Amino acid sequence: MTARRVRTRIAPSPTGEPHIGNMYAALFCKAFAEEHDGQFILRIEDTDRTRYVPGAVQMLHDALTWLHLEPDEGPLTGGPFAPYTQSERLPLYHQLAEQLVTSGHGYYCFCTPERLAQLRAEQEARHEPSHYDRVCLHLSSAEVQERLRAGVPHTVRLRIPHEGSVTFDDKIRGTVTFDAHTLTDHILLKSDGYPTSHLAIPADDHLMEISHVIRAEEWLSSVPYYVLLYQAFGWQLPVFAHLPVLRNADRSKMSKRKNNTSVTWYRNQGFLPEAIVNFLALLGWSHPEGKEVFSFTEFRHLLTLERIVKSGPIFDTKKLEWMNGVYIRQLSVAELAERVQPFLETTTIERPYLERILPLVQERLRVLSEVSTALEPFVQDPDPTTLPFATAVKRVPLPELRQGLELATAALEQLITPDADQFEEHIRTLAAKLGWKAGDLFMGLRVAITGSSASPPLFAFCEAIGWERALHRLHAGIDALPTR
RNA sequence: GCCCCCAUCGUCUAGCGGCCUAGGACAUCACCCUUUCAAGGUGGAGAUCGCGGGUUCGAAUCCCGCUGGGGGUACCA
Repeated sequence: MTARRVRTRIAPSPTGEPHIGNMYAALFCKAFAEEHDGQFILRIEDTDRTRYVPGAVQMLHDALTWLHLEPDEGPLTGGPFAPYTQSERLPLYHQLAEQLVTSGHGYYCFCTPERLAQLRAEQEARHEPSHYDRVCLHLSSAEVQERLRAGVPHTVRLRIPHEGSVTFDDKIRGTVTFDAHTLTDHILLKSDGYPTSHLAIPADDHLMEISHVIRAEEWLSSVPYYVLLYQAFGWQLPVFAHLPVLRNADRSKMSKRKNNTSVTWYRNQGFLPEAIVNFLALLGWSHPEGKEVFSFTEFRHLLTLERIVKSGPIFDTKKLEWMNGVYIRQLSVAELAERVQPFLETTTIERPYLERILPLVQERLRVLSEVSTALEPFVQDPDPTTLPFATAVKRVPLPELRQGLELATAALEQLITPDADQFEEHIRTLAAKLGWKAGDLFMGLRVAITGSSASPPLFAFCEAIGWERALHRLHAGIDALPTR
């Protein structure tokens, strides 16, 4: 076997939203290719015309780009092996299929879908494995020619050897063996002239000189068919590495019914691409030193296929959220301001002001979409009628709280220039004088000024919105409190 | 049914025959810090390494069986 330059690929179907599982495979493919000075290819498997969704290719490409996993070659990127869309490669598959028929590794089949469905039903009823019964294999060449001439709809099937077994090596799973008699004569070319994946995938992997097929384990059982095909054509087999499949909480394969599988959803929620990539890298793979937070570049340097685990991990959103928080906190204020922009469309906040208040909420954000809610108190005066005084300050009766806040307000107004340190001193002595816990007075002020019992540090908040405005809110809050 | 893959705390995982009375991270609980929330710090609880047999002086680590889970089984990918 000759050493080849490293070329990896993902081959998704354009059937809808870009799936997180595809991105997972893309991450390993991209990292592996890039680390070995190879190429990462995006190829579109659109041979099932019934499931095609317009715009899906663009979304796929956008998702990859957003995650910084852009392909080196692909339908929207171009490349020396174009076209990268299977529906544009039909003549290639026809030629290959014919070649197979000629060499005896394939044959024409004229069975109708109805007959095949019935056959399958019968076999299932008898608890037999579902196998094509090969009636068309035994057609004489005269009969075949006759039907071909008559234009009878037909497919091309792969002829599986009766005896022996198919063995191949998987970099993650080791040696895998299938007995030939458990395999069936799969259709390679459909009657609509499109290939099935059983033909298109190995054909394109070969033609595009893919060296490492790194993809999800759900594909493992179709590998023996590829091996047979590679042998029939005399092609050199790529290296296989089957990644574990991502799972739902109930351990079934991750699906959109039970999980958010669309990359777009995560993007709209305000997950950072770096966080998603880091999180994904931790599913099935672990840093040799046990690190949890690391960059794509570091991942790529350290990645070896042997270190990937075999069992399918559950996609744990809780950990993703934590990871996202870590990355948000690492951002500079300017960067954060930039990233937060798409989530602030309804509120207009001047950039300088935004950069002043952002540090106060930064460590409280888990996802970017929380930013508008988090920033609201900085922009919008609270509604005095709904202030949660009663639940936030349980130890002090409301009329007394009102008096306390009035005294605090007076103290604040007495300051020539409002100053956080001085004000805090006043608040503490005032609390002591009243016989309150300082926290209760602070909480009363907080509720009046921020409208909530949870907020960034009170005085930093006041400085951000301006003392005058804080005073204004204080007065409004006090007015909402009962006098007796 | 048949084929293939898999099996360590709730979750992600470390572990590749003795260093394991099984380590880390998320989540969870407590405490500390503290004007609240968050962040951070410390500590706790949490895994008879799915079960049963072997092999070995010695097994989470190797072998076999069972059980459980997942995937595949299409003129889907």
